[in-house]
Amino acid sequence: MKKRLNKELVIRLIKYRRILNQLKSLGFERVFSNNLGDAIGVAPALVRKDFSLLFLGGNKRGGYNIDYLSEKLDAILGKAQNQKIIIMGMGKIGTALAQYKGFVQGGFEVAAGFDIDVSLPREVSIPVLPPEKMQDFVRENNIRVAVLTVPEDSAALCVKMLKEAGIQGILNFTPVEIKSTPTCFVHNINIAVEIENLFFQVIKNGAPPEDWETELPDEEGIWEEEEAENS
Amino acid sequence: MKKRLNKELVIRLIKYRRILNQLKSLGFERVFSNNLGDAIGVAPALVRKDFSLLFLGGNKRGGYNIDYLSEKLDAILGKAQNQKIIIMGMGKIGTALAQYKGFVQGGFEVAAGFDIDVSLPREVSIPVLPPEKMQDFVRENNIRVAVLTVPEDSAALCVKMLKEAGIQGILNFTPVEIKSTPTCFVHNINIAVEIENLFFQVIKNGAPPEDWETELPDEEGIWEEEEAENS
DNA sequence: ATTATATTGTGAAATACGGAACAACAAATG
DNA sequence: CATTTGTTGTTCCGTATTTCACAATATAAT
Repeated sequence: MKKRLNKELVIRLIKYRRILNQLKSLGFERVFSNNLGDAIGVAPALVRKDFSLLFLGGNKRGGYNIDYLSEKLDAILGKAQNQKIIIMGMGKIGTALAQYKGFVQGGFEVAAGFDIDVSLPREVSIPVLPPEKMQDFVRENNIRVAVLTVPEDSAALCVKMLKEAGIQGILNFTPVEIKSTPTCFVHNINIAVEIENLFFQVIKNGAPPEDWETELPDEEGIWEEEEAENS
Repeated sequence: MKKRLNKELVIRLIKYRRILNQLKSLGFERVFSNNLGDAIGVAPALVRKDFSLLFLGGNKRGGYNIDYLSEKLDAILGKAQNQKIIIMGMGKIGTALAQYKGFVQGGFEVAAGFDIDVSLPREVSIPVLPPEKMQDFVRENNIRVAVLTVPEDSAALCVKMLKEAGIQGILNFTPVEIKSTPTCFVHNINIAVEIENLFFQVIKNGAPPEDWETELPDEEGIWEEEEAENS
């Protein structure tokens, strides 16, 4: 039987590791599934199942050993230490991300930013280069992941350039939906859509999180009755 | 009756509407399920199913009428015009978001930003106020949605304040995982986790440089290729 | 008018995924 | 040592969601 390591699971693993490191630095040695579940917002059973799936064992009464888990997660996820990324588009958001402390804490280093206008004052410590230099930079520094924060109009072209340069992962903040390819994994974050989604959830009443029900225009709907129980 | 609109579906609907508006402004009148599917990165069948579920009909050969779809989606999603939001934490990212053009295009208005340090030069056109004034501001201006861009340490406290002020939706850029409640819907965007995830996908995909060796119990073949996918 | 063709609409199958329940068992207790 | 207790490991189950496959059918072509 083949288990599939789906994207959500990977994200959970990354979050587990985050929490484990925090706990470790606080001097804890053991942790229970419900602690981890609370911390990352999932059910304890799911935590156990995740670990079970990965053959990460705990102690039948003493919970999980933090060092052990942390080590194993590093082995599974890879230690993302001193990984270099670039930022394509040094506008407001790109510049802000260039100084984002979470990158340093996460073991990432922003190696350079690229922008058409190199002369703008940005007060960043990384080099800001023109886009033409991106491809060489990527190859010379063996960059594999890029953050895309250019204006919507330039998005498609930049993606093309990034892919040609050999970039294998893109975090896209552009409103343009970019598709992953076998050689380039893309994650789209569409801030305006997120906000719009929030407003939808909010407007349509008090906003239950996962379980959400909406009434459609009655004229259209011949909805069958279905009373829902709220968890 | 009530039909369950899950979060992913809502997001797709929002994206459909986005695309439809763009097509409309380009002068198109009709659109096919595969066009929309391509545009937002899902299968055509899913597009049809979504519309079918919402009783949005197309033409057996002529595709869907853009104006009609767009209208109906507005009715379902609500026209999010001139909705006001606030930004909690006017650091680099918060300040950048305060000027984010996508908000204006999406019909959102950043009404104010809040930060402990009001005196920093930020070159933004919105008022920047101290956190103590947030609750009054929210009540007086009937704000329902907030963006959270404070340092990790302050996150929990700020969430408490926001919830007490009556905020019903939070877009959280903090690394702290915040849970939704029945009265407050939260969406977490953890940039460092996203980057880490990208690195994992990239490394998994091949050409591992250094220490990346899967030394997991490979007996069963845990890793099965996951097709690249957008979010 | 007839035929061809493209596209929708949808029931059924496939998948994925989390939750609940509970047996197994290590540690604690006395 | 026996008993209690608490936590893991795992199986089963229900359900939500996506894809498949194809019938239905509107439009176009001749």
